[in-house]
Amino acid sequence: MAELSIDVVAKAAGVHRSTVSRAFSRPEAVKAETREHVLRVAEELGYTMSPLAQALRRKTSTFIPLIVPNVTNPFFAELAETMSQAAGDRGYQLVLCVTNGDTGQTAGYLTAMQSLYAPFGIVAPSTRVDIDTLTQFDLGHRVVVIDRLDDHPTVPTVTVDSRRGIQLAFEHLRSLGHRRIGYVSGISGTHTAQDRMDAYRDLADGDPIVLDSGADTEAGERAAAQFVAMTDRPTAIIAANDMAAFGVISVLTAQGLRVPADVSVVGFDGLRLGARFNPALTTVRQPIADMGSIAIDLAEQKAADGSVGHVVLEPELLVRASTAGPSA
Amino acid sequence: MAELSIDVVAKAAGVHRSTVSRAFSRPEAVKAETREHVLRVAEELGYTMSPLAQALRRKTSTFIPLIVPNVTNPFFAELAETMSQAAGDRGYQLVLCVTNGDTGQTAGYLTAMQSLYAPFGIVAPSTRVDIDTLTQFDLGHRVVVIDRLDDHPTVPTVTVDSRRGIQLAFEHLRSLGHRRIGYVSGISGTHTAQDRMDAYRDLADGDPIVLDSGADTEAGERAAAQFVAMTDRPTAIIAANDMAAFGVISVLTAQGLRVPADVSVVGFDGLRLGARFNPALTTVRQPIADMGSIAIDLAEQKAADGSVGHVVLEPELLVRASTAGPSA
DNA sequence: CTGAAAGCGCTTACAG
DNA sequence: CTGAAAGCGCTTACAG
Repeated sequence: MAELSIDVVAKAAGVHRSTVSRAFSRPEAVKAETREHVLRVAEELGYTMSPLAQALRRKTSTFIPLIVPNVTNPFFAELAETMSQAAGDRGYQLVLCVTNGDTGQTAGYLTAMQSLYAPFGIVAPSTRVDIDTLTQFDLGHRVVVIDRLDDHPTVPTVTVDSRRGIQLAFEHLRSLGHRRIGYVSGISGTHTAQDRMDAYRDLADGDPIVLDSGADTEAGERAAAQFVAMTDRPTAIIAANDMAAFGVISVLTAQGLRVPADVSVVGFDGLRLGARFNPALTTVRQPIADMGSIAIDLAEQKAADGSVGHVVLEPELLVRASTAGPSA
Repeated sequence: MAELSIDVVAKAAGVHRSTVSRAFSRPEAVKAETREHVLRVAEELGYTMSPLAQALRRKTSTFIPLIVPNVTNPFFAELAETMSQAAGDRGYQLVLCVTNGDTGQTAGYLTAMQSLYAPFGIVAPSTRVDIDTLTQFDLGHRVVVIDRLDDHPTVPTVTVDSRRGIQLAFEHLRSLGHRRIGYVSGISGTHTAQDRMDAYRDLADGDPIVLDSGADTEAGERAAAQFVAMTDRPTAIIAANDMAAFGVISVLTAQGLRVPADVSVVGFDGLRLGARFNPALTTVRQPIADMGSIAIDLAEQKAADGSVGHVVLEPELLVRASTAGPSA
């Protein structure tokens, strides 16, 4: 079980250590026959290379940091989960870095992961990413961001088409007969959040009803309170994300309003949780799993040939039970 | 920014490499004056030791795997989040290992983390942990489990008192006037889940109404369907965990039943999400943050003196809006 | 195609 | 208390 090192295998196979190394790391560089023999011996011994030693020598490791503000927001949780999968499949280990939106923490993680020779990192921001902050760190130059970020020239990005998503929600509501449609932006101050808000404003042509533009967890709750206090209420609400939608519905209902009988609500994210909300949430689904693996692809691509990709994914409308035609 | 190694610092400070090493790793072993000088020089240079190199030499690293079935269940998400905090505070890096309940994956993570010289690991099981499986791996002997596990002689554990939690829920419901109280066990087949179920059965003295004892995500939904089909329905339901409670409420409501007017529902977990459910969920809170840091403490303790701790935490009742007196 | 050597950045007996 | 040496487990020019 123990003391299994490259030299042990080399001896057992009757070759030099460097040949064993090549058999594993650069198989083409060794004669097929030799390679197979070495690999077989290694296998029999139950030997695998030490990622630590490899990282130290190569100055590049397989640790990849996923930097997120938190992981209790199911959006980030789903992201973390699918990325952990995708990372594992590709031979990386996902190191979870939770920042609580604190830039200092982000900096700490960046330097820590740097000294771990992380080949690149993934950041899903909770606020507008300050590229200048990121790029103070070496690793900051090898990061892919899950947010729009305007086709940044050096930072690859993955996002879903926010504008399209809001449009989907809007059209769904219009087709149901809604004319006054409110909006609640919640939780984040990312570029993506901005895009969604802008898209809403454009669609609302001249008559936007923005219920709360706060950027924290409680936005949904506050928006609902505002809504209740209004005299000329909208008949439907689009929430910038599912968590905000949950909050809105929760307090709306507590105030005696019925969803969707009195107000329709559509979310944005497509969290699995939405399916078991009460009522099941109509929402714009983001392909979160795809975002995760694409993020890794982009990072590898940039490392390979320097190309900076910007992928924009298509959202999809999930019609469930929180929307209906306007009452009377 | 680059090429900063222990030798660079040694030269700059005019001492030998081993003195620099000691200044950082065994400060008592070096004269105060020397130490301060070395540390100051290092600081000025912006030097920190390479965790990778240290791990390789010491044969122990600061990577600690958190092995969970998933992270989209908010219970595990909250656990991961608080553990990531706790780990970071203590100089560890949390490596997220999502198993999807697959034993093969667990095994893979165990060996991978082993070769990373992980000093120990934390596992939060989704099913009864098979200790024999764990202990096939070296790392499996240095794991702490978040589940009851009967005061295992070699595996430290943290749990909350399940029996007490169910009792809290039960008493709350009784005090509200409920006499027929149903139960839905959901999601997991852990020892903890078993304890909760047993506790319920004991309290229900002779008249347990178990709605669904399935172990998957949909238990809540199925339980609700069963409930609706019953002729002599309970007036209240205890769910073995919050996710199941969400499911129950969601479909109960979709079927036209009102919570809590027609049925009271209490969950178990105390997820933050419950506060913004509709209605806000009455639930038994587990001190998840405490569980995370205690798990690390137990692991360190065992490493230090071999002692195997078993900590049982007290749950707490969180009364919110999903419970009320029985109707008429 | 394979081997011998140097070295990645540290730690830890062992002397002194 | 400090230094010199060996070595953790690898990789990678460099010869041959």
